[in-house]
Amino acid sequence: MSNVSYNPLNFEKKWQEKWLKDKIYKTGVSNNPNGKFYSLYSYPYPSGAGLYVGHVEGMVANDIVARYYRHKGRSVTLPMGWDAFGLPAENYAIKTGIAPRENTDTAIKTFIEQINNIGISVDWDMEVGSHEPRYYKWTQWIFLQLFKAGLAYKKNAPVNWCPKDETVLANEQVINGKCERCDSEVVQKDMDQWFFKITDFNERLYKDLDKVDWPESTKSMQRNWIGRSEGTKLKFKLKSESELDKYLEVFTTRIDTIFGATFMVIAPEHPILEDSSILNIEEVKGYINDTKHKSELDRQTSKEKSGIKVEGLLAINPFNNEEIPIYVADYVLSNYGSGAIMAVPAHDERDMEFAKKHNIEIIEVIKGDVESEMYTDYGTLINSGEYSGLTSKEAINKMQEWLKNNNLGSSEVNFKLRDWLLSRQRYWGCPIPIVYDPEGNAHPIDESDLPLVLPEDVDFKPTGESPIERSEEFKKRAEDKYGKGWHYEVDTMDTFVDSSWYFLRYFNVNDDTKIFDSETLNFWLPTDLYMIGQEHTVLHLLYSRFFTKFFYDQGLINFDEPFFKMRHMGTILGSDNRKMSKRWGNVLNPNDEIDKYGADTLRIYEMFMGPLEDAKAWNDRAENGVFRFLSRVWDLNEKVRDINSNTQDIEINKLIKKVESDIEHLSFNTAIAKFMEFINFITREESISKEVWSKFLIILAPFAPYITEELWSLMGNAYSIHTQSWPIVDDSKLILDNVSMAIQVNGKVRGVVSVPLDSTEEEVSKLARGDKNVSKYLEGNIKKTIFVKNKVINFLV
RNA sequence: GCCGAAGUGGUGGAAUUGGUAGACACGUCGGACUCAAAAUCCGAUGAGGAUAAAACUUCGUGAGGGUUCGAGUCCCUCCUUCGGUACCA
Repeated sequence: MSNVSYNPLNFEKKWQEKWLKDKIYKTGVSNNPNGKFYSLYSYPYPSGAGLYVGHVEGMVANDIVARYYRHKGRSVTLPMGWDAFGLPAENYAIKTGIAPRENTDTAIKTFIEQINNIGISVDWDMEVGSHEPRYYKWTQWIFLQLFKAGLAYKKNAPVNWCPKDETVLANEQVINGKCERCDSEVVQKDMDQWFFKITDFNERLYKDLDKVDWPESTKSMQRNWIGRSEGTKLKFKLKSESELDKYLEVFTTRIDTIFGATFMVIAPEHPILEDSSILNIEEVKGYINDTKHKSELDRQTSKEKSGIKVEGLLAINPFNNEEIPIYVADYVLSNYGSGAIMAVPAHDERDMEFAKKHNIEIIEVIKGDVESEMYTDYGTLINSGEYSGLTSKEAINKMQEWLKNNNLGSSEVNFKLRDWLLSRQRYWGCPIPIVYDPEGNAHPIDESDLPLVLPEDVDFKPTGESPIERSEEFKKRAEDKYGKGWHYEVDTMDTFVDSSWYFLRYFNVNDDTKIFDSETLNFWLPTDLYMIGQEHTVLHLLYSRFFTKFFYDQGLINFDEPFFKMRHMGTILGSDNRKMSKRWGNVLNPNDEIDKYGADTLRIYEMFMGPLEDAKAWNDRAENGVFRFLSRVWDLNEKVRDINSNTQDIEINKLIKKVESDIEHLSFNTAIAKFMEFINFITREESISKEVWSKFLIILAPFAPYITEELWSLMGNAYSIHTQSWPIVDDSKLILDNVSMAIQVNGKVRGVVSVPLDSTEEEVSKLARGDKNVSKYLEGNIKKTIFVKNKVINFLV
């Protein structure tokens, strides 16, 4: 055995190359009786800056679990790919003139090298990249299937528009309403764009969250995003100088408050604002115009609820025929409900704020059990005509019935979720497989003509049109194929389209004939562990679920949720506790850490930093502590002998059991603490049992694949440690004979007593009273004793 | 604004179901080794009180209130920080 001190540089490269060459992490067979494990990491965006230490955290988590289940004999897969289309590469191209394709491919090479250095057990035969034609051919194919099913359509929708640069801006390129490049005022401009009809799936997307094992907070955010609410849809008759034969439709969850509706609010985009009978039409138009300078986020967050009265137009309350004034205000959005609300200031905070500002009447119509300044809950109706005295629930039912009988409304389920706008006026994305005839009618491209390849003769400089518009080759390609005046769609797809199905493509990356093999997918999916950042909790997950449900409906797969167990990794912050960014100069490169300490230290340190899902700040010194731990493991290899030790057997069995459970719960930081405790224990032993040490190395292998492989080999064992079976816990070694119990008097701990396991109350009580510190608190009589087996005894005096 | 989360020693964190708060690690202090330093090893380490030393004792999990024999954990109100908010991915 070696007496050289621990130096990972001496052997990490050697093993990395050997593992890759031997393909020891090849995806398992699709018919394993022990079952399967699909360990999925959200495929990263290959940024030019290289792998971020936060990626390392998520990937190592996926890797530990994948390695664990390989030891346990399951079929395991851990694939990797690239979310390669996107804005940063295009912006980089605008700045440097280097084609996105070029710098993306360079970045991917760096990523692969880094991922291999870290020792992630990826099966590289499954690699995908969303920018490759062999991949996006199938993204386009999905578009066509959705189109055929009537789930892809075109409509007008606003974009952020910079009038000076004549270009569409992403939200993050708009800073305080100004263009980030030229600082001119950004306006909302309507454009004809493609949508996917995700709203057809809203009920299922909502309900099926019950089927998956995700953090409750994530489910809750998705539910709120989908925004299912049960309420009432109803029509208010409109009136100007004369009765109009027009209605204003609203949705409300609180029809029981309608007698308190003292004004209506409509969105600036609402069609009734085109009504000729509006008296202050110029003022209204001015307001609508102001709205065009606000983003939707601005509209919702602004503290000041702006708005103006629409003069000459009134709504009539169907229940009491009262005339209600109408306001236009930008806090009402046109794409939720009908773009109009009935406002009840007495029982809604936003309405109250607005009413106070505009001096609108406030009528209380609900009385609660408790007196409060403002009552927004259900209660009993007052000031509500014949409905007074009813509870909110009763009133809702009766009112809905009345509306239905009079053809003025009905109960309805409403959703906040909107259709998915996928058009992007950009170059570096997947081309939309649509061709227009000279009259401008859209036609889907024939499936046999896919992929519609992204042209390369483009100029990235922003002009008023999509960059592809100016590709001569693209123009010619369409005319050659379809005839003069025909042209391809020049917008590309939102990158969320690419990322909504990549986890289905891994299993047949080279298959040109079909998107996936149903039977294979039915074995491997849903995924068993999906690691994604917290920032993906809503959109990416929602869109992937939508696609999966669509494929299910098409009969292509037999599962309708893609991700069974999903967990998040938290953000890793710089040592200054700030988000890592060039601006703060606190960005860490995983390569530097590997050069300093080796990959095993980096892996274990990141897992030891704290709970997976928490945000954590980097600490170089703590990282050094992990290196110290691995050095001790290294040195202990010299103490291994052919001996038997019952204490060592007991300790290793305790450790195996704890590590198993911690891996299954993704509680890696506590598993590592237990490894350290074991090392503290075994350091005190004169020599170490070879059998115990072998088990120790195997269970440490998922965390530290390099050092364990090296020590395994130095011990003279057969290659590779990573293909060994997981040691079986010997329960007979785990029987505890004694437990220590807390003795409390009036809830305060006054002593500790060691008793045989499962001792009865009498036994413990007798011992506890004998404790001299406890007994001095027990003067006077014991009124009551609370006894919790093996935990605590509490005397109340 | 709305939705979601977090807050525990000097620091990162532990406490599986409401049952001995502070495991493990970093740092610091003391000691060993050394000509010396680094590295390594051993010991101490929440704050205060008490003691020759100990036993012991009071306080203590962002702030305030509540439920309970018992609260870091459950409930209410508030503060701070972070993530998302539909074109960053």
